[in-house]
Amino acid sequence: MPPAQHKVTTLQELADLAGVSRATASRALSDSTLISDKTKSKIRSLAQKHNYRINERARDFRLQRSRVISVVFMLDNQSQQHMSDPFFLEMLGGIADSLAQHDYDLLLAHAPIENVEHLRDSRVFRNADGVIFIGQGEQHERLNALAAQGRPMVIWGSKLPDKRYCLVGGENEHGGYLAASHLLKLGRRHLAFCGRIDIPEVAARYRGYQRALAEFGIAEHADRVLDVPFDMRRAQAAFCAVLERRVRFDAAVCASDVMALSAIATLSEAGMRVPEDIAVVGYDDIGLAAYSRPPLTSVRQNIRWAGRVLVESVLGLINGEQVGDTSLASTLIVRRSCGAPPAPPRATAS
Amino acid sequence: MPPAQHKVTTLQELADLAGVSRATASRALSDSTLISDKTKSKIRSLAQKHNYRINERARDFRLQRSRVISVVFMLDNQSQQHMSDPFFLEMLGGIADSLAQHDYDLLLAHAPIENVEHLRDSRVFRNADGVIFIGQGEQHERLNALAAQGRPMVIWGSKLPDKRYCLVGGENEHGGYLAASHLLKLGRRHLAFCGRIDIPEVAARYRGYQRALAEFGIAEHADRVLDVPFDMRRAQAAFCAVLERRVRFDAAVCASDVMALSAIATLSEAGMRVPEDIAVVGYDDIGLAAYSRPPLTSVRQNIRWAGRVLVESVLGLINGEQVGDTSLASTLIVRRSCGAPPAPPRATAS
DNA sequence: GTTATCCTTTCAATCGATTGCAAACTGAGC
DNA sequence: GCTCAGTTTGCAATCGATTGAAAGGATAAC
Repeated sequence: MPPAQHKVTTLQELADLAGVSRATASRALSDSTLISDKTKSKIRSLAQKHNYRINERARDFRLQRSRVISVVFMLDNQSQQHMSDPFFLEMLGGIADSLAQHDYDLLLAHAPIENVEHLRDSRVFRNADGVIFIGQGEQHERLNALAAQGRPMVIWGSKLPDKRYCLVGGENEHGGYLAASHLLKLGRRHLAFCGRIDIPEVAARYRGYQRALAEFGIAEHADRVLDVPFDMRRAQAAFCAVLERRVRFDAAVCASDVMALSAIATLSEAGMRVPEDIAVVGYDDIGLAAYSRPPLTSVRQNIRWAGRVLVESVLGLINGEQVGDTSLASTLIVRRSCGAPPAPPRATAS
Repeated sequence: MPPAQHKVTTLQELADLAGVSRATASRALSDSTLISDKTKSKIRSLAQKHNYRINERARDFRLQRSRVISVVFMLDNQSQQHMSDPFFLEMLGGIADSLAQHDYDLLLAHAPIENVEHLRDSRVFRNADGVIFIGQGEQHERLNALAAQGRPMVIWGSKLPDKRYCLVGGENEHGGYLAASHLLKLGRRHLAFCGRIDIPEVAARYRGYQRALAEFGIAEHADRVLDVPFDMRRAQAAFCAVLERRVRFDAAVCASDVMALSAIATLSEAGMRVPEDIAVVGYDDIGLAAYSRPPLTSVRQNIRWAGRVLVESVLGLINGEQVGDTSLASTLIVRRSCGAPPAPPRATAS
């Protein structure tokens, strides 16, 4: 007998081949106790021989599930370029790995920030067993409404007072505090903050920043708060504007590394020295942070781990478990952009 | 009558409500000519009123399609970090947008570079109407085998002699030529190339690089070719090694911006000045390239457009059309990292 | 009134699996 | 040989749609 003749594609064909019913074949493959070992092994070996693979879509349809998780990225309605931050790629990688481990597929979607609600009846929700949102945007209420529908969903973001959805996030307040207090400890006294405060995560970082200032007994200056979304070009424009208005500052805390790198470039271009004249701290510790000139000091969140937690949370919800919120640690990675001493000599060739 | 009572979820329920059969309801919604206008509008308005939405999974199952396209990223088996390049995020964004426009969903997968073939029976293929591969890796033969199966698939990469799959790619040879000849025109004579030549795209860039050298009558030096995958850390290590071996060079062409940025950082760290001592050119023109110090000269490919072409190609294949290969233009973006004059004054605040 | 014709609508099979329940088989005990 | 319990297998409904073929109904011509 040839090793694999006419390809067996359906359970019925396999059953016919084995001389049993479709039901028996199905049970044999799913290792049901109802089936005798003899029949089981016969069907199994036949399946193997004819290279039969179950049609997962049919099964999932029957079982009313999809083994798909949607991942929704919020787009900023102005820049439309939100996703260009390497942070997202790392997050996505973490989520993808973790989903693969659990044998789930990843459906990628991005929603305009102003209108999450229309997702409710969209494929993003209907074709997936659960949904992960990256970022709350300015959608807090709408996300609450979506969650009220009872579909399993988890959100990466920051805790808000009347939140009714499952949340995973970094220690944003603490991170903001770390960044600011580090600069203060180094003797800086005129700090600026760069980020869009409307975004809950950024707001939390800003609160930490304020707390640090307060601890050092330093008053805030409203004109040192730069309201900028996660966007290189607009960060650049904002720093240009601040320089032009001759606002005095000697340090900047940025809500993302991409903004911080843009800031460093802009400040250098304008003749400032970093960190001598102005020290800069970023957020996320993206891979490139270590390779900027000067190397960027940044608040690190373990993004890949975050992806894993997001996945486990949404799978927990799917399985009907009680799933609480999770907060992931943030640590400050000190590099030269804030005036720290140069790094130790680097590894040489292998 | 209340505006929306008990939720209507299936076609049968809608049909019952309208007093017609399921078949009629189905045809009414799909605007079949078999159905009278009267019935059609009755059913339509009923559907509207009760907020009925078709179950797309059931329909797709019946129609033996999925309206899903899988996007497969090749992982480097050593670094496992291939995806951390912002290039991929931009590509992904372009593909996602384009798929959304065509009402297709995007399934994200990444395959270990050494084993594409096991995808054949995996959900990546079976749950999708088509597949887009980003990069050929070192899988040329296996990709040929996969394509022979007849499933619609398109690959982003570089043309290889006995290729039997549909390909979309940049003008890699030309790009490499642009980068190298620009440096040569500026008077550099000791060029280095950094990238993994095993990867077809990089190989093509290298050929362009060689052609430029030849045109200028300059001999190649084997020890100025750095065999490095798309990875910051290993690019760093490679440049450290070259410096240590005191290889003489005054310019470097890198196969990606991420490598170029890493190179600039490493060279500066070692006391070299960029571009005075060593000029650097990257590839891809990622967003951060313009914001590095010095701003990075790079070969730009229109990645978002590439995403669109990939999508149109695979959808063409799905529809049974003849789809040819596509090549997208590459242009050199000159910035200071190669010794070009400083950029014109930047835009100030809005 | 009958028949042919055309326009609508319904019937029922189908996609490829899972599963409750009924039926058949097996072997033991009497 | 018969009954009963326990084990194994099969029948048929089901998930929610689509669609070819058959049936039903209206209209017009004779």
